[in-house]
Amino acid sequence: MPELPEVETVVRGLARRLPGRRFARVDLHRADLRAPLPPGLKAKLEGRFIERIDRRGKYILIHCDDGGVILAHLGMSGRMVLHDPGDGWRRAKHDHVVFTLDDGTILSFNDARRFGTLDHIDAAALDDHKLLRHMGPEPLGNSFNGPNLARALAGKKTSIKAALLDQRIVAGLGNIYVCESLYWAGLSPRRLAGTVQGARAEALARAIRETLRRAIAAGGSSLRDYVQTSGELGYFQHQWAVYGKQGGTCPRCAEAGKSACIKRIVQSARSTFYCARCQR
DNA sequence: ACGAGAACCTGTTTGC
DNA sequence: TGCAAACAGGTTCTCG
Repeated sequence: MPELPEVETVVRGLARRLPGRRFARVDLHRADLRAPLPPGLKAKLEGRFIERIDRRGKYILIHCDDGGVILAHLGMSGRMVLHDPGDGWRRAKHDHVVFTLDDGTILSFNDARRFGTLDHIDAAALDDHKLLRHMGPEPLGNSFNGPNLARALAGKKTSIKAALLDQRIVAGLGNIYVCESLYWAGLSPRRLAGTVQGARAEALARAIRETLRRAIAAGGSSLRDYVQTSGELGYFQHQWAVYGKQGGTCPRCAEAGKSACIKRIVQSARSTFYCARCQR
């Protein structure tokens, strides 16, 4: 489920419901997530008011009134699920941490594969946190542009596909949006990362921003209650140009009346989809 | 130091 | 239909 646009959608959903509420009760049902839950989490949270919800890369940040911050990562299968007060909620399979708010709303952190993480730290230490310290720029932020991306890629011998999955280069991209961004930038996923300079880096930075912006718009407009529901994929899946479409025809080739062009290859043990004609 | 691949864990889809 | 293999949106560790 979660790359940057999905996490952003979750954050927006939480931001509509959580601020101003208080954690009445926190229940830890399973502590062995990707990293162990921080000691004393329950005591640190119960009674605290929630001030605001932020995002950094794929991390969800829940700020509390005592300066404490919950840091949550959804991994591959994690979800934040909200239940209205009095809707007969019962703990579901893989509900590892359950937050009960003062108005009876239930927020559950559910993660079948347990690749997700939850941590709790002081807001003052946020930038130094080991999970955030080396994270690259926000792709929708001001410091992300062609020249800065080119600098980050300079000298890199790995493929551009692998480089964009590296959260130190740019924050928040995952397998789907890397494939989609490379398609719109017209760059082959096999291209050496270090060769993406100048106009190519400019095109890639623009493609990344545009792809994410469109995905957030699709998730945000169509999944108003995203965090309350099953955590299914958002509607942007219907706008994928190449991801999951091996054997098909990409939008540009289809427009030009050309034959099937989309290939699937495996790079660093993960599927890559691309147009063999448009991407160089 | 860097890059590729394995490992982590469970659920769903695909293929015989 | 049944069972096994392949695959899944992420990150981190190990090995060469």
